[in-house]
Amino acid sequence: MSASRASRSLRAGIGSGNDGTRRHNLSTVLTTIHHHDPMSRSEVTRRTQLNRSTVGALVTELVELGLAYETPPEEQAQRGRPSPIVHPNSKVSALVVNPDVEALTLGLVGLGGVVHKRVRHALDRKPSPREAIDVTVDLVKGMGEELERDYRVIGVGLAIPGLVRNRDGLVRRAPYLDWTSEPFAEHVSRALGLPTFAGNDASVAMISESLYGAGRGVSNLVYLNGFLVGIGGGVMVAGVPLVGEDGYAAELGHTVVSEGSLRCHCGRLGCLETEVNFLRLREAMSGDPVDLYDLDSVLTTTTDRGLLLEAERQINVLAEAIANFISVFNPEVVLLGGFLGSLEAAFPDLVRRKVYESSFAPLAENVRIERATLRTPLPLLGSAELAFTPLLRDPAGVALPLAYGGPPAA
Amino acid sequence: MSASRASRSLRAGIGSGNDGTRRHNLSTVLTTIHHHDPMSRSEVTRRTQLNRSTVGALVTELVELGLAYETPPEEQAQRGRPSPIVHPNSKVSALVVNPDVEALTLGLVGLGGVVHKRVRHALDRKPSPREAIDVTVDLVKGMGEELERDYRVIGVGLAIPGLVRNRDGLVRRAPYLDWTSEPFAEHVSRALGLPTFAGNDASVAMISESLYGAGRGVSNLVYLNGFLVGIGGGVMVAGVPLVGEDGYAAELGHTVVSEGSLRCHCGRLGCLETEVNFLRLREAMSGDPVDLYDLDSVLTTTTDRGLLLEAERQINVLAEAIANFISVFNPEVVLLGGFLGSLEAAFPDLVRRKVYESSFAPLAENVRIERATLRTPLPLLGSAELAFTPLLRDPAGVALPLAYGGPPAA
DNA sequence: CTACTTTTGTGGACGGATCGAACATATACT
DNA sequence: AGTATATGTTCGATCCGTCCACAAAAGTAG
Repeated sequence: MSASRASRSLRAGIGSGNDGTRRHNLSTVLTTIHHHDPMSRSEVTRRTQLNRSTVGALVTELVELGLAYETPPEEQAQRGRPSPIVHPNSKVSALVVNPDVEALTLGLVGLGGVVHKRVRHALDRKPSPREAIDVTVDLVKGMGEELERDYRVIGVGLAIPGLVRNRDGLVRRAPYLDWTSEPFAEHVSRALGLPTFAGNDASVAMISESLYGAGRGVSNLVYLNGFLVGIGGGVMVAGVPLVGEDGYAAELGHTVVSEGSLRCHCGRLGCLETEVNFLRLREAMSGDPVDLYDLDSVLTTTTDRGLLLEAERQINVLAEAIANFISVFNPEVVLLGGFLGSLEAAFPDLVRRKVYESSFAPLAENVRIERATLRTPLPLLGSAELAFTPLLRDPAGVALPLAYGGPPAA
Repeated sequence: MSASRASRSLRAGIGSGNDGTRRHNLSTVLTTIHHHDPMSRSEVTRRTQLNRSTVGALVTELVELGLAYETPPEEQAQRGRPSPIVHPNSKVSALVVNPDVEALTLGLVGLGGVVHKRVRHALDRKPSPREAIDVTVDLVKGMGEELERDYRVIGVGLAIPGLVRNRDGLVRRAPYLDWTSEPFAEHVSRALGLPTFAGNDASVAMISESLYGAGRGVSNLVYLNGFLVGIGGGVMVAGVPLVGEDGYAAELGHTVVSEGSLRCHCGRLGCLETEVNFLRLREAMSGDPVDLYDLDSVLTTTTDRGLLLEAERQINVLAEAIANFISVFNPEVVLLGGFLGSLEAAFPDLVRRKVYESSFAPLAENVRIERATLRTPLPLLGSAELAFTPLLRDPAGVALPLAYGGPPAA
């Protein structure tokens, strides 16, 4: 054993004892099987670098806690005694809620990243916090009986299109919903009777990509997602999501780029998200307006001069912004999602060339620019991760419900 | 004990055993006394949240390792048995080298942040890597006998004005020294026969401020230093210095600001460090050119219209850049050093007002903007920290020299 | 000056955690 | 069928921090 549990922090932390060791190892095993679902016990042993005996004991404890189970070994073309497969118990789940301008999406995600359910509730106008909660409670009630019978819901993860204070889930400002200082997480928590955690939608999507998408195994990652309105950002720094002091960090869409002239809803001139913008792209097209998900085919086949010029303008601005993020973060990968991913897919060489031209050369030489891979489950998995975190950190310390008991009696 | 050793990483790490616990606790105690030198044993007990007995054993081990010693209690107006003071052994030291355009500075820094020696060797022109090493070796030889007799040098920390690959200390690009892809750390290591670590000068200065200066206790910190030429940046993210994939992160001086027109040495237009620039400030003055350290008094007393206009222009640009960094990092504090600190000191209200005006309001509302406090020992302490890190992480695992044996025989 | 209170150092017993070795088991290969 | 290999299982050894009882050293009150 040469494991180093020492954090990378320069500052002194606090001491630790045997129970801390146990917690750490239990957490390590549960997290490992959660992020790589079908995995043999021997593989767990190799990954954790723990002793066979120890892993045996840890898995046994996780099974007793109802967090994992073992299945008979798969057929394998390998000598030696087969090792049972350790699975996380996907019935242990998190509710996921993503209120947005056009719709409220609700999901149920189990350990292992299994999306049990996903409901998209279309909205005719942007919801108030009250309405968002009502819709959420209705949707949960709709799946209520099954929820109580079959799943053990440990918490709620919210993905919010705006600034979210991570300490308590206050929505400090969500411009497109027009919410200001709404204690949304607190109200959701009360309405559903579950511990609730909230994050910015793009940051949460970055976590999804990092765990299950194009960002697997990448420790230093810059993620940009082009939504219908606005651009969201998420950053992974040394394997840790960047949150900042209050949780407001990685607002990459609200960095001023050099060629800005339009006023952003945040009050400033020339924000990235005002200059690089799906709606402006759509306005540049002649013909019927396209959907965000149809952009790929349109961009690759179009001969619309106006659209092509606007796309190129936006790519130039985007490249400049990316170059700045590269100077700031020195990432291994820059991941583009949403309509930014469509731009990258349609003009891959142009995007890369412009980024390299706009960069301080030595910084950009090893950066990979790629398209994000996840589509609809995008915010789901990452926000579920928010709700799973306490359990993953201390599997034996979190009281696990036998079943979801429904909202508290009124 | 409710210590959580779990890292904040979402990804699964590796397991840990009893030896890991011991290492962690030994590290915790040594780091604690290193960063808060005079500290009683009972205070260590409180801080680490370990048991009295355990701290006793740990301190004993550190003393046996020659890393700490205890002194009789100070007089205290407090009841109860007095607790001995635990000190880090400041004879355990790191050599620090900071090659720059005008001078090469060498220092000897002991545990506890004690600056034993500091030599500034003026240079008539920017040094080549070869010359920098020769000067360094000469200076070390100059203090050689005493070094061997009185100190136990465990390593070398380099502060470099440029891009440094943290993996191996390669100086990828140092524009003002005109070094490109120089394996400087490796050569220094061979020349002095000591393990050598290198970092960017501003990032290292950020570490100094964070441990001993205006950034004490701040976990999320953006630091900007205005050098004679250029602007360096350093960022603390959740208590961990931002390094990026290769160590090139936090090049905040090389982010493009919106009003740029001059070409930067990095090849781009409108970099922060070309727009906000000490030399341009000096050119705007009538009269004799001032030194970087005289700027404070000049700025506060001047009535020079050209200088005031230029200062205001630079503050406007700086504020815009800071606003972007706030959007990206959501820091608790923004620290300004060098001539940027002088600007802040001379025009505190203007700086703050412009930053707040340029920011996405909710993000800036809690940010403190302050001047950095450390002057000459600035890069020294932080680069020493680089060299101390292995020891602080694993106090029992690093072979400690009885004395510095001098450069290897030629 | 003395007895009391408070705080801290010290040493041994204890429980908990991982490890390593020996043994058992299950598979592939020959 | 026998052998080699890989892994699960069991149990004792080892290490670590904690807890407890006691000693030590200071201030405080009378």
